[in-house]
Amino acid sequence: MTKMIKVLKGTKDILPQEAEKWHRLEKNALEIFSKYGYKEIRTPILEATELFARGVGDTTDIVNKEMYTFEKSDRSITLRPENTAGVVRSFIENGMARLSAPVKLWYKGPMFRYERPQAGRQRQFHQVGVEMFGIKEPTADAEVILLAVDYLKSLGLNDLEVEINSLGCPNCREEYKKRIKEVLKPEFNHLCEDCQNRYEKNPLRLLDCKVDSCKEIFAKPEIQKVIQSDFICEECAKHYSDLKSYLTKLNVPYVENKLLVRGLDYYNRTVFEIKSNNLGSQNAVCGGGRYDSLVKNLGGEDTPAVGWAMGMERLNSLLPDVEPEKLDAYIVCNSPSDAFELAQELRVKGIKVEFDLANKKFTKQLEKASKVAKYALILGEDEIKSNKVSIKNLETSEQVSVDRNDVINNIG
RNA sequence: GCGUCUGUCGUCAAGUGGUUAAGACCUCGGAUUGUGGUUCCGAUAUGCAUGGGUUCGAAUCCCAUCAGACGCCCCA
Repeated sequence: MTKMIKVLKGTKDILPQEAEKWHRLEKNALEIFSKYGYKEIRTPILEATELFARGVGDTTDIVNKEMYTFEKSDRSITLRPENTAGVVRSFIENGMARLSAPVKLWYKGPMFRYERPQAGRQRQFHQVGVEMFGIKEPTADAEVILLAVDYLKSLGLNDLEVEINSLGCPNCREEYKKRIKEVLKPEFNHLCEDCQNRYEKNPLRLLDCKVDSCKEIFAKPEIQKVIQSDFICEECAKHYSDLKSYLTKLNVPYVENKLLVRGLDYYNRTVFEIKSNNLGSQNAVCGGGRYDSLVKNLGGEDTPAVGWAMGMERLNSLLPDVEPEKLDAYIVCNSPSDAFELAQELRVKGIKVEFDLANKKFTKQLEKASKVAKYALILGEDEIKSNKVSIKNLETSEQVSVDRNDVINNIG
């Protein structure tokens, strides 16, 4: 036997039995997002590598070690690891800054990251996300979070927790980083290897380290004092507290998490995540925040923006399984040409109907009908002669004989 | 990149050194050539992830490789 070719590590087939759940995710996205005025945008899966290096940030793990990058005709090309950079690229390239603000866009589609797969993490996965451009006020942050919660509710997901934080602006954040590094300097040699790396790369990240020895260090009063201090500047603080009061007014429950830091470089001020307790250790279904300098950094007009992305596989695993939908009818007939004819008559009218293409025995056909359909439409020699169809309700076993043109009125 | 655990039919599995590798579901066929879902009968792994080794004898023990699950890092 020739060697089996299997799906690549970290990739998965989405099988027919899961299709209905995916349709639900997609249908609700379209419905809910359009209620808030969002339009769908579809950007290419392939983009110039440089877009992500400049957009996502070349100190991030995503760009440094997780991208699928290859050379083609002297160009470096990358499979998108996320879609904010692509949407921003399109926003700039298509002159959307000239449109009346806000510009509200949503997307869905596959993303690619070369990581070790585990629960809730694949190398090819799907995200659905929104981006809003042109509004610097905290109303935009609030609406975008409200939209996320609304969408999750539409899927029946209620027991999720919204976590928020403010990273401040580049100015006040630098100040905060400096203070963290100062207070941790004497402890540097006692930090774990990961934390020592984070010390230079992203000091904000090392505060929620899970290693016990690090936890002990961070628990020290003088260090806690720095962590808990309100470092953000007045303007940022106002933005943050306005956001919080909007959320309260809108009945969006949230918890503040000072340790919430997103791993992408472009965020400023608001960051948030939505988490579930019913997932593994990868428990965030939604992550997002404000990125006021990204559009400018990628060569566009200075345009404030907020957005988020959700992992569709993670959402999907929280959704209850659904029974596969049955056919409306299955035609039981020994004459394929007559069965074809009846099937097409009904399909034109919107009925879901199949018949046995292999022309098996009557009892086999009926058996199949009972498995896959609500009604069996029996079209035998007698029925064909008299232009009738016998309709059998496969749940109640009731059977009636009706005129062929009347079938549609009897299988509702 | 690191760590832990796991690989027996399409699926779920029993078997943990001794003749032909249980069972269940699914699928297919028959009982049943115009009446299904219940029932009964039958079919379906010369092979236990792959390759070596130990042994009189290996699905079972050892080694390597591969694959998967979970966790770290990071993220959706």
